Amino acid sequence: MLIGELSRRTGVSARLLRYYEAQGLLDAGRGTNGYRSYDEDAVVTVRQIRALLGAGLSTEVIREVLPCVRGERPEFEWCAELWDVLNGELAAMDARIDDLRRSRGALAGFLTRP
Amino acid sequence: MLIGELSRRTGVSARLLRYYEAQGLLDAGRGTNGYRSYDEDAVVTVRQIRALLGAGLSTEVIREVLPCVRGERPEFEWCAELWDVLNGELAAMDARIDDLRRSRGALAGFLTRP
DNA sequence: TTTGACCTTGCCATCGATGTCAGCCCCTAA
DNA sequence: TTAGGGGCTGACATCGATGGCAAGGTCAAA
Repeated sequence: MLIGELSRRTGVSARLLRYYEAQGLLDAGRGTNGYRSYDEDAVVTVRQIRALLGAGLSTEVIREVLPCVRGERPEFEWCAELWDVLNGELAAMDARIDDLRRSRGALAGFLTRP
Repeated sequence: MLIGELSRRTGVSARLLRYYEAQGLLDAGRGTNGYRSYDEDAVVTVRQIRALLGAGLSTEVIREVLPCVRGERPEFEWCAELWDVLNGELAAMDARIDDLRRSRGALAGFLTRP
């Protein structure tokens, strides 16, 4: 399918689909004219990308994680790398949550102290 | 005092002090030469700005909040506006924390599900 | 008087996902 | 053949706190 259809079917702008490709997240064939052509799997891939972005991962991290998520690696070495990466992200998120909570506490202090 | 001294005494770069002034957070007189001149209060103000920034507020919000924090308004109307603003910020922070927690949960799903 | 430290303004860069626009190519239906 | 709807690339803008640099003015000490 062409980029317009993929955009319509995923709700992601064509601009972003090209961006994901530039970031190495999404593959696209090319027609005899230069048009990108996507197969059905692309719809799934785009949804996975959106989910991972929504989970707060950067495109850089997603680029590492995606081949594992898509099951493109031999089963037995699955997860090892992925697990490390995601665990690192989880730790970073926990840190961010803690920071936010500390900030929230500091801010609440401005409200109650005076 | 000149900007360099204020910078040294607060640990905030001169570049940032000028930025805070441009954002309407920090007042400075001007000497006969164009040099900025600060009074002692500036040290306190800068610390307050840093504390509020550290609490996650934007310079825009701080601009609204600061006159209240500095007690430059009549006592009886104190807090009303400030309270609203800070409470809005607290709610926004709670929302951000919730988002992060949801994201964290989604991410953890990628780890445990397979 | 010269040197050197300090000040001024103004502009550019950062980071990352995303929007938007210009200029041009391709294809199909009327 | 033409109009219109795709698609292509490349470039620029956004947001916000901050860093950094350049060109030039000011002042004090040597």
